[in-house]
Parts: sequence; C-alpha cells; structure tokens
Amino acid sequence: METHTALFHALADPARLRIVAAMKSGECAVGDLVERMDIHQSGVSRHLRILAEAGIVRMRPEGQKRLYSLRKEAFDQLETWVAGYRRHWEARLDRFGAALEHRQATSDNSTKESS
Amino acid sequence: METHTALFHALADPARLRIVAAMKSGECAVGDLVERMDIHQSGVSRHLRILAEAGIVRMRPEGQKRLYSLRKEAFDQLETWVAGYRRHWEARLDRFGAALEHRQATSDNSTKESS
DNA sequence: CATGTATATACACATATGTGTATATACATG
DNA sequence: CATGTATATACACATATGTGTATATACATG
Repeated sequence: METHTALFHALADPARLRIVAAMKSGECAVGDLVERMDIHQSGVSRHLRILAEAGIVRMRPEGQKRLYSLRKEAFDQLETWVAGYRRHWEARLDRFGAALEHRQATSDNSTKESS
Repeated sequence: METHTALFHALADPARLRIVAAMKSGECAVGDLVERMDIHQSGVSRHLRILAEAGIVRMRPEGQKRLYSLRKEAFDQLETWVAGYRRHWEARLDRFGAALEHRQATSDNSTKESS
C-alpha cells in the first residue's frame, strides 16, 4: 500500500545500499556483488529479491548468470517524493532561528559523506 | 556511519512516514500527531525520537508542549543522494529493452500514489 | 505546593529481519 | 547424461523493532 515505505525500507539496509551503489556503474551479476560484499551469496540474493520487489532493480538472465541493474522509475519516484517537500521551504525563511540548529548540532551528520 | 541508511531507515516505517507527511504543513505538537495517528502517544514520541536522531525533524519546546518540524537539511541530503544516480541514465538510452520491463510489470507499483 | 496537562522513557512482548548453512534449480560443457 | 558453475530458497537462529502499559518528568495553574 505504501509505495514509498517499500522504497525506503529497501534502501534502509547498509548491505542493500552498497549493492545499489555497486550497480551505479551498470549491470552486475550476483557473483560480482558477492565479491565486493562481505556477506554470503545467499544473503546477496535475498537482498536482490527485496530490491527487485521494491522496484529498485530489474533482472536479466544471461546464461547461468543473472544480471541485475537499477531501475530509473524507482529513483524518479524518490525524487518526486522529495520534491513534494521542497515547496515546504521555498520562499519561506526559516523562522525557528539558528539557536535551535545548535541544539541539533550533536546529532547532525548532514555534512558527512557515504555511499 | 551510513548517513543515508539512517535517513532511509527512519523513513521506512509507515507511521513515521505519516508523521513526516503531517508535518509538511508546519510545526506539530506531539498531541496533534497522536490525534491523526492510530497509535498510542508513547509510540508517536518514540517515532519522533527516531526521526530526530536521523536529522529529519527538530524540536522546539513551548510551554508543556514540544513542537516538531521538518529539517530542510535532511531533504537536501536525500535529494543529493538521488541526484547522484541521475547521471546513471543521462543520455544513456535504456539498453535493456522494453521486454524486460514487462517481466517487472507484476511487481511494479511505480504509478501508485501514497503520502 | 497540590493537581492537571503534555511528553518521554523503561519494560515486556510479539513480530520482523538479516545471516549462514544446506539444498534445490537452472544452465553449460564434455 | 554426468559434472561443474551460478543463483535462489527453505530453515534455524539471533537480533532488531514496533507496540501498549505503566511510570517518570516537566511545565502550568490555582
């Protein structure tokens, strides 16, 4: 029912996020992914199933291999969702003040980087 | 360590996604949110804590109430993450063919709507 | 300070979830 | 068809997580 929830849920796992990042460069066979990850092949296959069910990846069989790749639709959907919140701040100066931001500073990892 | 994972994880729950949607219109006291949700106040408070720790919401005490609101930084971060995948498709025609899309059609909820 | 309101948190519990092991399935090759 | 490779899935298990109940904390009011 909750399409976005399914999307976010699929991306909420570190292993799956790494898998998605790995596919950024293109199609990947399951074995390719297993090599880059530190979990067993069965785990990768299961993560791929979850990603597929969320509509984030597609699968294409080639011989004995199965090549997975990212689906644009999923990312479009995410972008649309985020865009819906963009209006929230458009031409609306933050009225809560910087002082409050300080209080958040401790748990604010906004500038950190990861993939 | 995985900033995005934390973000996605926080948004991966239907209740939290509803809370976020509710705050789209502006600040909300915990009690306001409880009224719109079908879970107990303690549950809402816990969800708010998770959202706060993920950097998605801020809190501002006002009298006995605590007003929660969305943090732009979190949405910027999401947008940046998605944007990183946009290049993946730019000027790169889908080389996998429409036939594969058909196979995905069953589990493809891309056109559905939710909030 | 006694009482009420608003919110957070500790606790217990049922369920969901990620993982490895073992096994099944599918394809390829000789 | 026997064997090997590639992947998916059933199973068991430990851990994470969402929930309600009860309670603590903080503020407001008289």
